[in-house]
Amino acid sequence: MISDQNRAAATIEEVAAVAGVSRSTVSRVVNGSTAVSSGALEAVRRAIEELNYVPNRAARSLASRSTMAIALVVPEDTTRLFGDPFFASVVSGINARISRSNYVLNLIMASADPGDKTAQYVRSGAVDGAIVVSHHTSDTFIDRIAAAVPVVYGGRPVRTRGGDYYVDVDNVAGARDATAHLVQRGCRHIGAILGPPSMPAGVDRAEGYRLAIADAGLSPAPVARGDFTTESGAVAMREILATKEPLDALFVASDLMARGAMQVLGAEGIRVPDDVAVVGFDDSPIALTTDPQLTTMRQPSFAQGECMADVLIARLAGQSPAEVTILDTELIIRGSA
Amino acid sequence: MISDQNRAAATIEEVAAVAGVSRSTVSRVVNGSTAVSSGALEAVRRAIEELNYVPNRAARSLASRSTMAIALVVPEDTTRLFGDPFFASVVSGINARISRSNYVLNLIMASADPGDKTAQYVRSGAVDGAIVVSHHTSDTFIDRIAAAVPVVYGGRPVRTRGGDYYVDVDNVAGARDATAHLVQRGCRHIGAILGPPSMPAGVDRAEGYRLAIADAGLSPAPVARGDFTTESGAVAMREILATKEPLDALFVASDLMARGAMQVLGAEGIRVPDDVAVVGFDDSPIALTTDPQLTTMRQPSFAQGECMADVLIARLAGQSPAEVTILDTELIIRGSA
DNA sequence: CTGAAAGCGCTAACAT
DNA sequence: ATGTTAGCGCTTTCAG
Repeated sequence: MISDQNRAAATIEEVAAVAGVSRSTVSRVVNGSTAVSSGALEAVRRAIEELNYVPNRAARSLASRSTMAIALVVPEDTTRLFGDPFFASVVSGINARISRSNYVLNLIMASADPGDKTAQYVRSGAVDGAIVVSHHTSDTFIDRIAAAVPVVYGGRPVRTRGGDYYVDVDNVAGARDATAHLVQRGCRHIGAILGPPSMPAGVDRAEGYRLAIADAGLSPAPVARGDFTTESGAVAMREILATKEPLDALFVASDLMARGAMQVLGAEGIRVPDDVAVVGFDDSPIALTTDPQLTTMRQPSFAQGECMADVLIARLAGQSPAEVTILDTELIIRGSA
Repeated sequence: MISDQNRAAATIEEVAAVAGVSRSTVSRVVNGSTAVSSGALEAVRRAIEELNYVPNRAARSLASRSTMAIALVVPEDTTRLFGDPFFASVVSGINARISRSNYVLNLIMASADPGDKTAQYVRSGAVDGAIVVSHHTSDTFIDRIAAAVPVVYGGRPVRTRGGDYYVDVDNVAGARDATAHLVQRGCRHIGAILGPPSMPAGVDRAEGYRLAIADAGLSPAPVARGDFTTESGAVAMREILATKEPLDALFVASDLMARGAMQVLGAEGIRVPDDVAVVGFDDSPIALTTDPQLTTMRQPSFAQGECMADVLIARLAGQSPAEVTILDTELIIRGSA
């Protein structure tokens, strides 16, 4: 077996010996201190190269009280994490920003956390800070994490106490604009499939829808709720159709739900957009797979991820970034409305 | 701000003081040693509770030379990691097994690794071992990881030196059986869309296909290659059709590629399975979304993940699990063949 | 610019 | 059963 696993890793002491300097000097060059003579610097570099030296993280973090690691906590089961394209782009954005920094990213899947392992991990000093995406009301362990290290949330946290840092998209304005597009199109009976009231995104998009309806002076049309998944969208659609009330347009609070709704519409022989125009929210990849393609509100997920990482890194650097950042959405007009 | 971030975390020393015992005794109860009197045990427990004590990971790992952490390194970009359902279930399986252990899992996305951060991380003693899924020929940093800690691979590693631990599915037998199913169906002109020769799964499934064709004494039919993605399947399908050679069945080395192929077939007005029978590989969720639903070879991805974690944990515990584990596949017959 | 010395918080022999 | 004593490998004053 071609392996170094037996040979113990080189220590700073050994590097110092080979370079003919003290531990401190080695530490200085490793940490990029300028106060090192070029001679010493060169000798140390050679020794590091020769011994294939990598500083021991535990020792370093013990002495410096910093880990240069950031946790990305996802309180979702793997099905959800991997099933929803939204996570893919948020995580990409976070990862992209962290890659450009000196931090490493630890993705932690913390759906059902029996022994409170995730919180324990964070509280044990394993990371300097945490990014939390998809925060649910029931996730109490997040509070314990937030009590231990700086946290940045994706989306407005469930219960905002002062001092919470988060990056969100303008869900109210987005939903309002999306619905307004339906109004401009000449629709008069604009129903909605909204998200869960337990999630801020659900609440805010519902608010935006209501504002737009009020703006237009329209009378109420049937509304149902889902949980952002395709299946729940289909169920909600059937509920709405069952009311038999007039309907010529639909604002749907997520693309996944819009897909579910359109499947039901199609099965019922109701044409989109001729009979019912539909506009979704997210501009996820699946918006391109519906027939017709989905008109939807684009959410800058990748940018949101990058921004979250940015804010956390700034906080860890002792800076004072804005507590809340709101990103704009953009209406993408395709075939469905 | 309701926070403990200012208040320094309690140390073992403080717990010992409150409990009226020595550091060692506290350490013993934390680590579950039996040699502690029930009185001391109770006192320590109370002190831990009171001070909300969580052992410092860095200190612990420095002293014990073990981190109780396992890295899951995925040498893929996020698009691929989140786009391919195969990863979702492998990761689920790994996560499930690790959750049941005392280890924590660190998912590390290591697509383009500029500064060799991932290898450095592992070599810095941050984890006790690593699980590597999706190993490409070009991923040389994996070698540096394997030189530093025990590694278990998902799928046969690109270059097997002795001493490599891996968990794979029986790709040769699977592809052979899948193709044999086509033969049994009465097909005589069985083409194939195979995977990339740079990946063992690509090579092995190609081998299985060839064996089945030989078994049946069939003459060669058109073959093309993709890279396991939907798009590449579509491209390969067009290549095959362009040959104008007779074709009544197709073995496709991944469900994603099969989907791409079926889209092209549909666009050309070629009926599945009447004109061309199609069998895929993976039994990913998308096999249920094609029309007709895809007949495919089920790969036990979740079990594979669990097994990989299992093998690594055994190695870390000083046991000697089997170096290679091969899991069986199972033909799932649906509408496409 | 460089070295010596003192820990960081914990585990692990070694005594008792 | 429990306390004492050394470190683990590194950063960080503090002298010089």
